Amino acid sequence: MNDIPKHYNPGRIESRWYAEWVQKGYFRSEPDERPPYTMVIPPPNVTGVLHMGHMLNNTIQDVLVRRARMRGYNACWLPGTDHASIATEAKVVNKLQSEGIDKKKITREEFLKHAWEWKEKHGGIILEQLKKLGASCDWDRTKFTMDEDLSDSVINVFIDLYKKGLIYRGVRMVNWDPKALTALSDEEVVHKEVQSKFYYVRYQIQDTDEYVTIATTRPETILGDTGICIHPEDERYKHLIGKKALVPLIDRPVPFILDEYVDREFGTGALKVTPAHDINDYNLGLKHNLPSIDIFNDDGTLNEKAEIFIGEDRFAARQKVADALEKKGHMIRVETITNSIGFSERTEEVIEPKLSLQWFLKMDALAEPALDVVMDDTIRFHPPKFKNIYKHWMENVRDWCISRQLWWGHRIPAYYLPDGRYVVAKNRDEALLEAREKLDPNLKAEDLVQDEDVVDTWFSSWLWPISVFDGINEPDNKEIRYYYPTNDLVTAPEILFFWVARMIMAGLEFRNEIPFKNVYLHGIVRDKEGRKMSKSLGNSPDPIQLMDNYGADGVRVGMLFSSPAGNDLLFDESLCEQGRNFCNKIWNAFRLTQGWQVDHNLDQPENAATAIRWFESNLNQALQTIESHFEKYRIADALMAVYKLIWEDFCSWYLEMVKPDYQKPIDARTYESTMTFLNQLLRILHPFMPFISEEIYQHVKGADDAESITIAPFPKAADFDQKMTASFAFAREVIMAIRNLRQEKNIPQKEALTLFVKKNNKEQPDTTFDGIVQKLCHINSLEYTDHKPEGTHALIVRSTELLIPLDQHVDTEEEIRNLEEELKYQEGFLQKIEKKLSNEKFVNNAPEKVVAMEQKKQRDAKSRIQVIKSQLENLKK
RNA sequence: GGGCGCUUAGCUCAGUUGGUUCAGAGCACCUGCCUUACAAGCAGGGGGUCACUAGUUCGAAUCUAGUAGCGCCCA
Repeated sequence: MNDIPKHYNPGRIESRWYAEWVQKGYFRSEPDERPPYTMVIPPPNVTGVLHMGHMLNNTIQDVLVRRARMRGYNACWLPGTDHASIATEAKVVNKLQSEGIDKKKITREEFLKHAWEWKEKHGGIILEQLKKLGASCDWDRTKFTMDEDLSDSVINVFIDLYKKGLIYRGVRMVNWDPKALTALSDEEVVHKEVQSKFYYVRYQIQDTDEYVTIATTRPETILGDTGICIHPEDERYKHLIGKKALVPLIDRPVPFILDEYVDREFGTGALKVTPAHDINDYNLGLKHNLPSIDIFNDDGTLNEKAEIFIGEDRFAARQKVADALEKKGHMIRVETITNSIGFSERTEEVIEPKLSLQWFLKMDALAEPALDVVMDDTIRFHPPKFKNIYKHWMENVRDWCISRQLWWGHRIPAYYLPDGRYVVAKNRDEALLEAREKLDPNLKAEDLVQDEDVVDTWFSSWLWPISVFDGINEPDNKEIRYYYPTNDLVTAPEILFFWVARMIMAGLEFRNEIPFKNVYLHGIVRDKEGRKMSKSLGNSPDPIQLMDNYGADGVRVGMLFSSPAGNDLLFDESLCEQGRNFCNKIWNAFRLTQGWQVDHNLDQPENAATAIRWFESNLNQALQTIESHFEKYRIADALMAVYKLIWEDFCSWYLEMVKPDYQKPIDARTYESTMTFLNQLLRILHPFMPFISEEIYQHVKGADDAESITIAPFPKAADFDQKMTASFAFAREVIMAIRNLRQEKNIPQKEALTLFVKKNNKEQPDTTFDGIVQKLCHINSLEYTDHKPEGTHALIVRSTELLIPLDQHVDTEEEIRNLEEELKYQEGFLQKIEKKLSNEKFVNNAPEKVVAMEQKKQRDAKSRIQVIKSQLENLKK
């Protein structure tokens, strides 16, 4: 028929169109008089590779931004990457190690040179991969968190907050990663339940032969014990008040303290207190003035303060201490318990609580307004259930430890004098000026030493929506004024606090304005058993391979199909297959229309005219549904509505209605209308499936249409003819009833049928779709009648009887059985309604509308019952 | 231990302020078709005590309380 291939082949088409779009600059954005639609990408790790989570995240963003672009907004989707301090530094350290280079033996400058080389080599791979997905970012605006202007923003903000008194330096218990040798924020620590040993150790009471037994999971920390805590009302230990216990192995005398913090039921009810190595003990120590003895080096080995086993790793030391306790008879017994241990999210190392001098950002004042704008829906979360979670966190927020003992990142702009005092300034020159003025007029530049640490990566990401438009350094520039606040942010709930909350704080603090209006939170991509996708499980498909197999359009659809907002997505490759099949369906609908011969002399058949009027109404109705889904950020539902509109309404119904007989030509008017519909459907589809929609659009677009679908206007929902859609709904029931009959009676489609239609209850026939019923059901004669002709089989649709002569196929007995069953159901139904209507309370209390509805149901049921009864009478004659 | 949320068809999920034949969708499943756009397809079909219990109400998947199971966050 034509030379269009039977199967859609996405490969070449996709890469060709993407190159074309970029070359024509369709994704470029510059401020102009149109309203802006702005979105910043959640920057992926610069050295990362695309995983399924990115696929979902960026597919959703692309749907939103493409739709906005087609709706006439000046759409700007700004891409970029994050320097990911700890992850990237870990990778570089490992790489250097494999080359025999030890980070400790090279200078900061040398290390950074290696790190930048690594970044140049691996950086941006992920952005290239996003292009394959079809992401319509403005690539000319690509940013990196360590670009010069973004770095300046970070430093300026640090100085600003320091001057406002919000940044301070202090000793705190931090989460220490002994492998990465850095502090971590609470959010970077993952707690896991693990099997541990619970050691029962006896401590001698000083100057007596008595002992007290204490249970601990970390016997090595007894070397840092400075007290023993008991409950003030614990009768078992009352006699010990005022005495001292001797720490085993080192015989350090430590006092007993009383505190209700102790759980008398847990362990032995006596608690060893190690203020330097446990957050709760630290607080107890503060309260009771116990000294802190830090027995660990930064790398987790014991230091000289431990007195014994100096230089041993903490885990080796644990065993050695246990052995020594055993040997000296101090070990009473060992149990197994399950407890929660913190691990570093990045290095998987067991976190060591450690006292350390760090930089902190005060959170209270920043958190308060950031909470308000979410609670009052100035910023809307989708789905809104995350408001609660956000609230809980914001009300219990703790100061943010922003320093990291790393080199890769933004170096803290604090400069120390030889005596330890310091100034915070933009650079060494300014620091010197300030230090001379305030601290010591004789100071020389070389006396100043800059802080060795960098700030937490999130301390740059929280500025992202501002800093990408240079709104920190140049608060009044044209771009920030045009693009900020951004419209939508699409991200995962797991970084709601790390990132989203802090961006809101930064927006309000530095621009006095929210950073975005809507936050769409999508779930985590899991495998179909619900497990998180991970490298170690090997359960994550390679996104690039998936796109090669199913096409980017197919994978996009597959991702979106089962991703209602906020729910985790149980990814199944068969969903991509479904997406690919959808492409093929659309492709073949197009193929069908291209096979038609258009005859300009042909009149338009009535059926086609009716079909066109119906589809027009149906299209507008569907558009309204789709718009409402988008407004509620129900992207999966919007896609499903598009899927059904195209597959069922357009392909299965409309095309079958207008399709000319085999090898017959089509009239020009019907052909034009069909092409117009297809054109509109492709536009509606485009945000979801950019490639196939462009490919076909190029064949069906008219002379006045935009040269690319990416910039073609998105169809607007118009009012629709409800009478038309209602007529069709009835015709559809008729068609399905007849098809069902054919199937049951095994009557092939080729065999033409005769149809008599008997309207009951004085209903007027609606003949709008009669011709179409004839066409789709292969009916050669349709007549209205007021009696049942001999030898016809009766079908009932609503209260209309469809009477079909069947000759050999008629089975009266069966028909009677079916009717009696239907009668029973209808009578039961009627009874239920009449019971309701005879209930005075219902009639009095229910809204009028509801009562009227029930009355209508009653009338309908009654008339149906009448029809069935009269049919039964006929049959039984 | 504290907080939040979930439980609807075999699976994944919709179901807005309680009321339309409200019990839905997609997939899966079953039956019949290689019918001339598409077997990556067409046509038809079955399937749920809305976790359980009690209550509020004329009326409950929807509201309240309790029970069971599951998940997430925090400690």
